Amino acid sequence: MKLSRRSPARHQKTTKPVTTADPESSNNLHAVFALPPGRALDICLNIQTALLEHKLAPGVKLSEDEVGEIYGVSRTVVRAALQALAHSNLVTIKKNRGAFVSEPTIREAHEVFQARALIEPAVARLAALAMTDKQLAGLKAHLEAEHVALHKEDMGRALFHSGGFHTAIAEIADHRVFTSMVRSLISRSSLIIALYWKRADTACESHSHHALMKAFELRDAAMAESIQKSHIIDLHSGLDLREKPRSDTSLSAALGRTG
Amino acid sequence: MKLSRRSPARHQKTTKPVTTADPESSNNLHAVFALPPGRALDICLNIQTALLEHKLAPGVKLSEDEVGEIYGVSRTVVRAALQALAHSNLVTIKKNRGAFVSEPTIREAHEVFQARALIEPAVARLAALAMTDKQLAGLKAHLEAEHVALHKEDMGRALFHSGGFHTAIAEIADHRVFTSMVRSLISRSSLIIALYWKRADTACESHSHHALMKAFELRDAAMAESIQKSHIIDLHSGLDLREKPRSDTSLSAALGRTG
DNA sequence: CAATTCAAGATCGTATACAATCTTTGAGCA
DNA sequence: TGCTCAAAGATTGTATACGATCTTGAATTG
Repeated sequence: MKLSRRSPARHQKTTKPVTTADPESSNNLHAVFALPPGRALDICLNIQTALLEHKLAPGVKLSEDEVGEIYGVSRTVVRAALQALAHSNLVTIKKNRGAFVSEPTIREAHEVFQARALIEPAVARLAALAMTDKQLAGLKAHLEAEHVALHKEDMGRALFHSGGFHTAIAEIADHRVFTSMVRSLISRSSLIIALYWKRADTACESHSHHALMKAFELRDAAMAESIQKSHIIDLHSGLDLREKPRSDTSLSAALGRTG
Repeated sequence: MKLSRRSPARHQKTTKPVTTADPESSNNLHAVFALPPGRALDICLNIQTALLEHKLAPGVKLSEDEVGEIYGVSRTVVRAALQALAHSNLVTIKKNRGAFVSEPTIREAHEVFQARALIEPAVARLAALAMTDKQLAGLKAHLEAEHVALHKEDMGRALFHSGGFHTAIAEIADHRVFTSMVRSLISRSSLIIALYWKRADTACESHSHHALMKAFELRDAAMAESIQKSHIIDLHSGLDLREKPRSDTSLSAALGRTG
């Protein structure tokens, strides 16, 4: 399997590489990528979903040829998709080296959660003021989906729905600038969690989400803001962000001439 | 001058199209565009600078051939640059139509300044805590450059330096996530101001900036935060964001069959 | 045997060709 | 005259070719 240059299988979609999301959750991940609708956008969303579900680990190389073959498109399209993902900091492009799933640093992890702690409470406040009954039901659906995934021990999917819950709040706030920021931060959070999550208990099944729902039901903006702020800080504290030898470093240390 | 397909003047830089910024200000506009260093990034930065200086008006079409000819590169490179700009919301790409300098809506204008009112005060607080004497001097330089430009009635350049002042504060705060957000918001603000600025007095020569400097000199975080918040709100109020017939609409109305 | 060099292979960067789509314009017709 | 519609022109969308750069691994040399 070492063909010198894979032929991009002209116009023939080969295999759907990663699971496409459920209807109630795949509806609107878009709006972060400023691409005209088309194959490049599809690839972006597909890869983003894979990242949110932890099906693609930080550091994995995304070769243009390989991705192109998977989706049955040429490198031209793949490059557009990868560059869009790079703009959202989900992928890092190294000159003449290729694209890799980003590996957020500890510093970046802190910054992302500091940003979330500033923005998401404000967004929750807006959402509480704008919330309709239908939207409330939609939020509840996200939590239930998360619960079901957790019960099936499908952590990736649970995390995906947890992110969907946060994103949905931003959408309800109906503020596109904030929504775009929140979406971006949550995607990056998924990578951060993949690298640094330490807690034994699962991602977000904390009662914070349910407490937030309560605030939304009451249309209590101040309460929603306050709970969301605590929640984000709690998430931040659930990360193990101490400086320590990274896996590859420890590997070289472990294999050092001690034996 | 209607060649059916312009030849991209292989490897021959023709003309530098827009002024490249002054040394003290052009240093670091980057870090918003996730492109590997290269020609595409250069084009991005050049166009961004032109936008910040109001040398390129909202709505102007950025034809791939045209831009490619100007910079002496092929459409491949231009497309990467335009897509990067599109991701920052500075350019809007319409499928099969091309790229245009974005024309922010009134709603977008409100949202951008709401976001700035949330984020920049927090950033100012961080900056006040981290400020060194050298950085303080750097900030002062921005204000002086703005003042000089205003004296020469070069509004575009004044606005550029005003934005540079805000960006520099974010850099001093040394928070990459916030810095990237602020940079993006300020770029969009420049387009918004181009469309909606109403005040007779100039952009930011308000004493707000000098008051901010005072707070920074005192390392008074709370004061810096408070002043910055007022300043952003003041800028927001300097826009004319009432719904009204847009130029083209009023044109068709004016040319209607009224005799 | 270890370190170094260099060539072959793999991958990315960019230009170009062609296809798809949109816009414009002018002929045909009422 | 004014409208419809089609064909030509212009522009973007995508595939592919080729050069540039990096990685890898084997041969060479100390």
